[in-house]
Amino acid sequence: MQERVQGRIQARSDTKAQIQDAALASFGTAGYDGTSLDDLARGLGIRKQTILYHFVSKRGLLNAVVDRCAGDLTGAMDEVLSGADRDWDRVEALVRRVFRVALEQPVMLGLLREVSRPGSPGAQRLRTHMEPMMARARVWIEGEMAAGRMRRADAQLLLISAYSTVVGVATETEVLRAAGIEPTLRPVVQRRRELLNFLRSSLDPRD
Amino acid sequence: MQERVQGRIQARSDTKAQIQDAALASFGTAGYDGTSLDDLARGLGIRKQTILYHFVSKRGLLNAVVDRCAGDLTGAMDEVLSGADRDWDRVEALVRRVFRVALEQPVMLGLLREVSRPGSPGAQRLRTHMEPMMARARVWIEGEMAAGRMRRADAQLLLISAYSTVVGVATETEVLRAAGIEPTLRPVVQRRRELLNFLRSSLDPRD
DNA sequence: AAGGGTCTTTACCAGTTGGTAGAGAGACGG
DNA sequence: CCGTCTCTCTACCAACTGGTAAAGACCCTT
Repeated sequence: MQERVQGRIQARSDTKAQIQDAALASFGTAGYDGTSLDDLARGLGIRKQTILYHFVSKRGLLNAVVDRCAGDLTGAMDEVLSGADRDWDRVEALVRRVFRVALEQPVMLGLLREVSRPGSPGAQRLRTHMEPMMARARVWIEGEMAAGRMRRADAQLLLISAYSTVVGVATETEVLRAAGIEPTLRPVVQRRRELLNFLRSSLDPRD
Repeated sequence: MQERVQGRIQARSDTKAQIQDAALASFGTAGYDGTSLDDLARGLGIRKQTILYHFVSKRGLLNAVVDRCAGDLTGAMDEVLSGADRDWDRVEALVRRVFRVALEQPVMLGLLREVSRPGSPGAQRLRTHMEPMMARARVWIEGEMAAGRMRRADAQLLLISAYSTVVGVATETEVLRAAGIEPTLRPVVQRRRELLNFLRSSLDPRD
């Protein structure tokens, strides 16, 4: 009301993005049910109805937030998949890239955690993003196996194991914070190393 | 109303315990905010006010549930700590015992997950249970280290790593379920093995 | 200057939330 | 038979929930 007198063209995208940012943080920390649109709006200095104008409903807001995060993630993965790395190097690059995103945007981990719970309103939405990504990865891996560039293994189980490791990092970060320990990079890096070791011993033919 | 005409002495503990069981399940799956006392009561065929009679408030109910679970866990750990196992064997027995409790009462894992989130209403309560337990374990481990029966390592970091592994199992089980995979023992057993390997390589002097 | 589009607001609503007050039912000891 | 204790109920409430309707403010185009 005070400073928003500025030009509308800037404010247009601004407000919407700000709402999304605040929602991401709140959903990730307080949870979906624990987030009220009034509180969210109050925190931004706007009215709840402004939120409902940009995102039709609370559920729509959650979906938008999930979509954006999933977009960030798939975008990062696409970069790697269209890169020069091949065979095992590509797997390693993929893991490192995903962990980098997670580390750079820690709020995303909170949302991932919230939305991973089955029965969560966002679980279904997340699934629609994850499933094609997982299927694609699975096809690629199985192709590599068939071509003899990777050792034979249960690709699906491997992928799920990798996925749950990432979600596990989300949980771990918060457990650490709850234990009063300032979240550092160390445990995350350790998890990444463990995951890479696991994948290497399962897939790398040079092993 | 129909069958509860039976003697009151039985009903007394019965109702309270049933409320606690249902609350444990609901808090663990739908979350604290996602659980309404009305729904909870309806599921039990009683009125919400009956719940509020036995547990003063919703928060009180959560605390009671957390207390009971923490009691189960500390009780199990006490059994091991007063048992015959020594040195490394005791560590292994402890891990196996905790995992056994988690496997036998999977609903507890859901609650643990919900309540591990910092900012969750139950986080504080959980902490009051966990902190003395952790402190006690730490003192013991450091004593063993000083006596040369275990290799020197950062005891606190080790404990937190172990703790977050258990919480990770809670998350993983739900991720698997969300992925459409019937939760089996396998990943849990694998996590236990990984944890034991990690602890052994950190602590066991015979290694 | 006027009309239309975009955005944010005020006003309002029905349903649900956790919680309080108090009555009624049954068991038990006197 | 009566009072008391334990338990569960009905009745009610203020606060808050997500959501609707519509008016006002601002910009751009004509």
